[in-house]
Amino acid sequence: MKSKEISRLFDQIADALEFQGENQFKVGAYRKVARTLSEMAEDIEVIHREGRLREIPGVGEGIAQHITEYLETGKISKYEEELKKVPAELIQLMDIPGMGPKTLALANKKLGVKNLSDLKKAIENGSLAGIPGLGEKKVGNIRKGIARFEKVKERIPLGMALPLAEEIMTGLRGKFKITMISPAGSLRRMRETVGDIDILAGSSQGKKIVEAFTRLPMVKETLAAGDTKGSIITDEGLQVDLRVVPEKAFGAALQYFTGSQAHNVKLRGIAHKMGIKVNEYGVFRGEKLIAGQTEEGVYQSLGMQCPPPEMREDRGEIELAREGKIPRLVEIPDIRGDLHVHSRHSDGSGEIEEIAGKAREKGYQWIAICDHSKSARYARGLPEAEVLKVIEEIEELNQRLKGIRVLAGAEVDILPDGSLDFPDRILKKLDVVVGAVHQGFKKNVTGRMTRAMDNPYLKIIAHPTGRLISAREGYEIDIEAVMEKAARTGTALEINAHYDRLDLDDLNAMKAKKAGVKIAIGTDAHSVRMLDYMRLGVAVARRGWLGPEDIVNTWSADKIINWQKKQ
DNA sequence: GCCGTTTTCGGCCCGACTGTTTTCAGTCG
Repeated sequence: MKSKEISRLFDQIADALEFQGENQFKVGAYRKVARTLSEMAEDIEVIHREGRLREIPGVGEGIAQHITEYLETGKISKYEEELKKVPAELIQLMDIPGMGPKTLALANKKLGVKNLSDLKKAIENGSLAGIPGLGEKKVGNIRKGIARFEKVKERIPLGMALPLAEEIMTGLRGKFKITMISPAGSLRRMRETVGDIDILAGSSQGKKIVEAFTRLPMVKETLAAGDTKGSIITDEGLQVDLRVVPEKAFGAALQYFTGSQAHNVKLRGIAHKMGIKVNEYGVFRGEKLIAGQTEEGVYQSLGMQCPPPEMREDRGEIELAREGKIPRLVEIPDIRGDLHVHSRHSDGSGEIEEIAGKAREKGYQWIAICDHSKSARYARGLPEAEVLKVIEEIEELNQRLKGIRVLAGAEVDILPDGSLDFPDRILKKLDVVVGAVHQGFKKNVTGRMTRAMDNPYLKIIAHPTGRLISAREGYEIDIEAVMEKAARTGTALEINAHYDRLDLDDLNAMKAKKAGVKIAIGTDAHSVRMLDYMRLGVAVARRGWLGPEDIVNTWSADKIINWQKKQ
């Protein structure tokens, strides 16, 4: 995507300008457009061709020219100029925690620091600490910052961060009677990965709570500990920030620290024009507090609905909230069943009966067992005769079990020629057929998937892009073409809820809805415990602005079976 | 560099913590 590349260049221009002490709002202008471009669904070349560049928020005359130049010549002269003044190697040093543009400029000007090894030398021989304005402690912090910088700061998956946040909150609740405590930041917005964990508490005992926080068992290092704010590194190397605010300001603080930053900047801009100030202690008209106890109150005071945290990315939700048009998003209680679960018959670990029991416990009405098909040998895929036995087992279980219905499904491989791994005579016996590409990730995946959708038995495409958050980009695929075909054939696309997949992701889920495609959420659980990943899948759907009407999991078992049987 | 139901000029979100200041700058989120 060209918009991603342009976004990267703008970010680097922003870095270079910042280093040179350029006006922070000019820097911000580049950053804002970089962010918009990086998540834009529409093709930038189409926008350019239709003369609509200036309609992109934050794109004015100058930036429009840069974009045009890139699309016509493949480069941006402004970028080349800035890079000549400030080499990339130098810019990169700003990523060191504690090292901002000012400090770096000082080190560069006074000591000629040009790269990481220069910087290390300046620290070791004491010359950095000798610069006026810097001192031993500051240099000590930069030294620690370098250690973290070199460790390749990785973002951690939501599915790992959530339990850790819950553990920390439980630890604090055990020591204090805190009723108001919540995750904030990207964790509360349920982004697929988070860089750190933000936790907010409402209490008058800030200092004590921060102290207790820094003494929790998982704390390896304390970065900061004040009266209202603490910051620690866990033994796994993850940063956790805690803020404590008075109870009467909890709503305002929750709004504030949930972000996103872009959402808040826009919100505060609106408040400003209304003569209102919003900060983490409340909403103020002059000196007078007009809201702050609850988040709803904060938004209400600005004449808006309160958008769910998952929507707060400045993707148009503020405009909707002002018009009172925030959609009803899908919620966990809407989910009647899981559409992608493996049992011990292929590569899962649970007995079907055990899985059904857990599904009932979760309040589901049904659960679809979808073991692998025969070509998926690495996953102990089932030959036809075995599938028939599993179907029989499920029929017998359904006679016996109360309060839950098991659907006999399969995760059928989409083969290199686009055909399915089971013949129609098997497929027609199943309650739900999920198709998936498990091999040949670079071999005409778009063509194979669209051809597979010509088979009327195929109802769901599992993990449609094949990406793994920690490991790989995914298939070479034209996802728009897949969505278009899915809409035409009535095939659903999956949000795979495994924490390392979350595939489709939020933006693709949003795109799918616009294309008229239904979404199926499947945990891809290989053990009973993994059925809990449903909350991650629902989170992605909510981040994609999907409602219960978009999600197949909200249907009854009969409706799903009818869907499968109807060709 | 962008933007306009206050403005085509003069704003642009806002506060905590740290360290080095003797009243505040830099960094971070």
